[in-house]
Amino acid sequence: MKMSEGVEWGLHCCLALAWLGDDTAVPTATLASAFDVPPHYLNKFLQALVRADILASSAGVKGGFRLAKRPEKITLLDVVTAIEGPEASFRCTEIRRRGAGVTARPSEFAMPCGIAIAMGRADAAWRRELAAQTVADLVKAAPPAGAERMRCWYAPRAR
Amino acid sequence: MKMSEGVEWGLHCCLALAWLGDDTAVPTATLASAFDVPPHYLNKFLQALVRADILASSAGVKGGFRLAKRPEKITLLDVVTAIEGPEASFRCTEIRRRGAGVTARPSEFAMPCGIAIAMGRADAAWRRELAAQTVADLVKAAPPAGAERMRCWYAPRAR
DNA sequence: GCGATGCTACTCGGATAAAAACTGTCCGAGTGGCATCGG
DNA sequence: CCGATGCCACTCGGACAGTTTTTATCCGAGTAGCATCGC
Repeated sequence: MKMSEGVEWGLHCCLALAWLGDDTAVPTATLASAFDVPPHYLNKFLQALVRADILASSAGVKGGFRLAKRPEKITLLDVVTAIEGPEASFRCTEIRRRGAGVTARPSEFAMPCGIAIAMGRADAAWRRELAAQTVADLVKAAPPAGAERMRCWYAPRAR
Repeated sequence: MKMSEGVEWGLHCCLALAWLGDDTAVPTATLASAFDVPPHYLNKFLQALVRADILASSAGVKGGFRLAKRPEKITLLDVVTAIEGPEASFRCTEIRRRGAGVTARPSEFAMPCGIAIAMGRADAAWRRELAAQTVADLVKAAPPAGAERMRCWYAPRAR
């Protein structure tokens, strides 16, 4: 059960875009060099964030990505869901119904599988915690030096 | 981020063993036929549960698996950790330090990455919820008919 | 001088290969029960 | 009849392929800015 690296990349990109402000579009190559990750692969995840309406993309010579909404409106759950997909990590395949021990007794299986309920409870707690934090919270928690450095580094690259 | 099927299988096996009682050892083949899963593959996960001291195995002609401790002492987190491994799903690779924008400023990175903290908080909530439930709770939540059916099905196979 | 127009360089976007992890399968080492044999 | 002993079938345990998901890469469609040309 390993989460994709794209989640970490996507969150860092969102934080960087929040630092740089709403009016600057940053292309994939610039973000990739900022974190030293494969540009074309990073692009894949940025596309997923655009599809989820977290980022907005613009084409052309001064194009790139920017946040599609205010940082307070982007939860960590939004980013994770956009990249990892909406399904829960645990998926009940109803093995209790298969197998030799079952003799067609539908009433017993009217109520959902207790194991699935228990795992779903943990998954809900996980999502609740993720939904409680936004990109704006990341901005507040991070040291101001990071934002300053990112701006100073980006400035000469913007034209 | 998909969890292994082995978690579901392992939990159902623990529940079945709790139903059958402490004094009967159930071999892999029997458990596999109860859920219609590949026997040799299921064995792999049962071995992991033995290594984690959740199940106890006995060899020989009447051997098999049984619970290594009382159901109240086995949390869902124990089972998940035994099969999925102890690592968190999100792993911070510190990409903030790599990349062209960094100019060797160790003081800024003395404090841990805020994104890792946020994700770790969600992971902790998930584990807390899993640790709060035991196999004994599964037994109580499940309908009694299930236990009865399992016992009736297993009885003629025991010698 | 001013506006329209064509071009060019740059961007995103999705389709295409390599790698890793998960899934599934197999056979060997070891052990406990059971029948046999001896007393 | 009772106990010791050897055998054998059955078990777990770890090592070996197949398949799906993840990772990484590439090239094409489209667009915005800019220089050029005409008025």
